[in-house]
Amino acid sequence: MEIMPESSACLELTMSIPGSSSNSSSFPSSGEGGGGRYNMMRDLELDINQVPSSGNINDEEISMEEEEEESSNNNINDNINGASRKKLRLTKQQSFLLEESFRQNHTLNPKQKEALAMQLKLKARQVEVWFQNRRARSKLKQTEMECEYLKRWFGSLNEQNRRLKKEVEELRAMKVGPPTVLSPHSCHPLPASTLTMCPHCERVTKTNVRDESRI
DNA sequence: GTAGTCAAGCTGACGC
DNA sequence: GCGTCAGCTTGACTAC
Repeated sequence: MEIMPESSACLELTMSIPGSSSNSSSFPSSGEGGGGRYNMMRDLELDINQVPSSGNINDEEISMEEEEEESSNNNINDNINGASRKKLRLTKQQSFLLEESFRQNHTLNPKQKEALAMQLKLKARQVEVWFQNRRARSKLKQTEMECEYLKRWFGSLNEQNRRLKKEVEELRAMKVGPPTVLSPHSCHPLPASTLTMCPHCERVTKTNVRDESRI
């Protein structure tokens, strides 16, 4: 039961970056193995979500309101130099663009990640983490949906089972005799009373062959 | 106060 | 060895 379509098409992010430098590539998404790798990342986390003073921000993409939101985020993250880490909140615009990218492709290659990170003024690592978490969330959602579906199915099967058991008990109570009628098709003996399933109510109904023949 | 959300940290596995 | 992933955990923040 595959719910989410996996696009095999590669997402191509095109953008124009006036006067962009190569500073984005300086972020080591990984470098050293083991613990050192993450110590470095912890250090780099300190200036998370900081926006360069010389803004190359696209006016069409980020409104005044969002810029305020973004600056408030930066205020929060200016505080990061302390011991406790501060939570980054993505702006509406950032979330929207990330969602759009995710909708097109659930994974990013390094180029796409870099481009998206620059576009969103985030670090490539943040984009990568967002996609990882997003994939996890969609998988969780899908699992929950499947669980709900299976629960409903189990309930209906239970109900059907209950009905059938009841029918069996009713039939046993009737103590119908052994088959005495031959099938006109196969010449095999038929029970005097046969069971048919009502297509409308899905109830098993008893049909007496001899009664039927009288009709 | 606490349960829920979510970005980020961490680890082990995998492919190249 | 490196990059990336899934899975799990942590901690800041929010809504109630």
